[in-house]
Amino acid sequence: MAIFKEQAITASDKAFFRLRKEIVDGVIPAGSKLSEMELSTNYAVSRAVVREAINRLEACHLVERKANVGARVVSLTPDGLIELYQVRESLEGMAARLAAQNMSEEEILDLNTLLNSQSDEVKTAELYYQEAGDLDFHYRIIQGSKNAYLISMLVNGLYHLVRMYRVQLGMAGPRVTSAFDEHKSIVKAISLRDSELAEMLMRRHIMYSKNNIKAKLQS
Amino acid sequence: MAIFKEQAITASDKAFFRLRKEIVDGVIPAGSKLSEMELSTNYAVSRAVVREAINRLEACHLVERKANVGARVVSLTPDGLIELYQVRESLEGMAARLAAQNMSEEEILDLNTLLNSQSDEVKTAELYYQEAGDLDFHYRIIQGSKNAYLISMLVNGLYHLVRMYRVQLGMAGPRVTSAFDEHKSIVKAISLRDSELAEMLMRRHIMYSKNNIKAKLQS
DNA sequence: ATTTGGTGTTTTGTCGACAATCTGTAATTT
DNA sequence: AAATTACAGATTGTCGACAAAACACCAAAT
Repeated sequence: MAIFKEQAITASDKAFFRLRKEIVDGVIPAGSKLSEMELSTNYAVSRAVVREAINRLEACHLVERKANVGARVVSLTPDGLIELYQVRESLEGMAARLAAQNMSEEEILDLNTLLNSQSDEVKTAELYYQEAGDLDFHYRIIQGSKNAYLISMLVNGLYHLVRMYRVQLGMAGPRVTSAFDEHKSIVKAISLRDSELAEMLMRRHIMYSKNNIKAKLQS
Repeated sequence: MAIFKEQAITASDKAFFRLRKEIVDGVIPAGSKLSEMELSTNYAVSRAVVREAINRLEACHLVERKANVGARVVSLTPDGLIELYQVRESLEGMAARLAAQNMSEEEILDLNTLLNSQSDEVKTAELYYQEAGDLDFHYRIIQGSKNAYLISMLVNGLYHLVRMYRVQLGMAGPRVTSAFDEHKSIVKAISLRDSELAEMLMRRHIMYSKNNIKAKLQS
């Protein structure tokens, strides 16, 4: 899979990762209040580490905090989803552009083999492709941009929000094969080092994805 | 001026604002270590609030922290500057696109009057335009996008880094009048609700700005 | 001379307690 | 009865102290 692995060293890290997972997976419902005391007893750690975890979650836009009042998990709204995808379109478009310029030949080769292996999975209709495969694809292109800000904003910031929307809206739907074709053309543009085209295709890809999930939201 | 005003309520807020200002202005040099104890005695406040302030600075990419070691102010590098402007190009380009779609007629009118007043200043050669005026212009377009993520990322996140580069590289240089013309054409595109063009012009504007500051960096 | 190991100091991470602020309820006033 | 104020409870913000990890220095060995 070669997917990334962030390891926790301090207790705050562990609390942060756990809390983030529970929010993304909907174990802690969207819009619900986060009590520092309750969480600290729950996780068996001090309030200080819970506070630090919540602060980090706030930086990821996963919780909102008001001074002297407390923190709430963000609530999922159609507007929020659209705004999120607008930022994704902008940022990942740029990532594709930079990836076409900066990825090594070896990385591009790996990306092609990844795509081929996913092609088999699509044919045999193993549709868990959606989450894992799609994430892996986008993740590699983001890394390929070699831009630290871009990588940080997307990987540490927005992607968990994207996943939160996907998980809690139950995105296991279709759009697997069409998205796969789009992935293929993006990789082709990157292979040709056509940064202009790569950005444009990536932006369209994300726009399609937005329309797809938006339609599902209204149904 | 109508520029934004963020007000501090908690002690952590005050520490955060103060520390951020001292970092951006170079009072605390780039690359230097941030001792929690030293800062807490210095600011006459507990270590906990300094820690929280530092955590927030880390989320803004103004300091880097390593577990069990400590935090350092980021150091300014040519690569970092380029990467920063790549993200700006992407994000502010999208902001201009959305502003062309979402700004109210009144906001567009205000933007035009702002530009006219700055035109007078440019003619009379009051060149403090650069910092204040340029910031005000970009700030209004970002707000005009009406996209909460975009606004937060740029205003709370990247802009202080941009200012840090500008201040510490001593950017009082030329490029005032040419940048002003670019601003004018962007506003015109927004007035015509031409989102495509607005994005394109904004991206070019930021590219020019990047080349300008990059040239200054190498001299 | 370089490396290795140990020891002491300094800095960060974590904790529990206290202070300040907010929220909801109930009593009081008009 | 409606609005306002006072109070009680609970939650967050801040603090100082303790625990654990990293760093610096010196000694010893190869």
